[in-house]
Amino acid sequence: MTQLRSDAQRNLDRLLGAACECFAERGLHASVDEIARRAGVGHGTVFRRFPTKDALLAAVLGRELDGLVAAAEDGLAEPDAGVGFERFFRAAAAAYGRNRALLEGIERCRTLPQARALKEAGERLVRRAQKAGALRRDLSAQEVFELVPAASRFPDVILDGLRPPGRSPRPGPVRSGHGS
Amino acid sequence: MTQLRSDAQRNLDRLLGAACECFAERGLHASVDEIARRAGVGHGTVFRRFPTKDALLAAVLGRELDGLVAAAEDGLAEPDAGVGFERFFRAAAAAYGRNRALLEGIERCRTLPQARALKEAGERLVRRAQKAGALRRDLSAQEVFELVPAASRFPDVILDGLRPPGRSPRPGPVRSGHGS
DNA sequence: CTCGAAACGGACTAGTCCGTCCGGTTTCGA
DNA sequence: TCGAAACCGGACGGACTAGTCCGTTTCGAG
Repeated sequence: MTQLRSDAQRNLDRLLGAACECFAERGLHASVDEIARRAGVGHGTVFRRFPTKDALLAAVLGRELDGLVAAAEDGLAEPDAGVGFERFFRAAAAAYGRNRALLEGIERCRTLPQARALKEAGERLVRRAQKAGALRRDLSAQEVFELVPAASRFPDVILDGLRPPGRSPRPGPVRSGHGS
Repeated sequence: MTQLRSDAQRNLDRLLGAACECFAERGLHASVDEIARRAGVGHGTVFRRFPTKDALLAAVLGRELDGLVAAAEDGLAEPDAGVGFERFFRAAAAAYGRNRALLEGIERCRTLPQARALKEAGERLVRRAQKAGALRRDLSAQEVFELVPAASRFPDVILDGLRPPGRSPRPGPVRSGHGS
C-alpha cells in the first residue's frame, strides 16, 4: 500500500467509482463483470485489488458510511438538538435513497469499522433530541434508525411521526420552516 | 383446467403452499428447487403447472393481493373514515412485514388483475379519510401507499406522521386505542 | 534504451439456477 | 380388470456468476 504504480492507481480509482455507481444503481446483485466493464478493466484486475466481491462492496459502503459519520458530527455540532437530529436524519435518508446497496447491504455494514463511530454518534443525537423534547421517547435509537430507509421517500411524514405526541411544530400544511 | 386428477390437485395445493412459504421467507430469490423440495415434488412438476418461475410468483402474489382487497373492502365498510383507513393500513403493513416477496416483487404486482381492484379501493379509502380530516392532504393515494412497506416495522410512527398537522388524536404516549 | 518486476486481462473452473424432456408410474373410466 | 391418458420426477442443457491462473503488456529505475 506504499505507492501504487501510476496505471494501477488510475485503474483503482476508476474501479471504485464504477463499483459505487453499479452498486448504487443495481444493488448488491451488480455483477463483478459489469463493474469491471464499466471501469474499463478486465475482471481479473478487480480480484487482484479486492480478494472477493464482498471486499469490494465493503470498500464502497465504507466510503458511504464515512459520509454519514460526517453528517452525524455535523448534527451534533448544531446547538438545537431537534434541528441537529433532523438534519442528520434527512441526510441519512437521502443517502439511502440514492444508494440501493446501502439499503440492501445494511447488515454487512455492521462489521465495518465506521459502523461503530456512526452508531455512537447517532445514539448521542437521538438521546439529546429526546431529552430536549424534540423526539418521541418510546423508540430506542436503534429503532429510530430502522426508520431511516423508510424516510428516503417522504422524510417530512416520517419526521412528523417521530415528534412527541401533543407537540405539533408544523402549524401550516406541511411547509417546514424557511430555514436559517 | 376442467378438473385435475386427484394426485395432480394434491400436488398443486402443496406446491402453492410451499411457494408461499418460501417466497415469504426468502423473497424473490427462493429457488424453484427449494420450493419443489418443500412441496415434496420434483421440480419438473413445478414447471408443468407454471410455465415459468415468474408465473408461480404471480400466483402466490395474487393470493396475497386478494387478502389485501378484502381488507380494503373491510375498511370501506367501517363508518368512521379515519378508523377504516387505519385498519386497512395496518393490515397492509402487516402483510408486507410477513411476506418478503410482497416487498421485493411490488412492481411485478402492478400487472396482476387484482392490482386494479386494490388500487381503486385504496384510493377511495384515502380520499374518504382525507375528506374527513383524518389524513393529511399533501400526499396522493399513490404516495400514501408507498409508505405501506415502511410501516411494517413501526406502524404507529408512520400513522402519526400521516395525520394532518395540528391534529393530535393520541394524547397518551403512543398507545393506540385497541379498537371496539 | 534496457530489463526486471508489477500489473493486466481474458480463458478457465466450479457452482447455481431456470427451464426442457423423456422413461416410468399412477389414476380414471369403461 | 385393463388400457390409455395424465402425471411424475430426475437427468440434462444453457446461461450466468464468483473466483483462479498464466501468458502478455506496461511502467519506471538505472
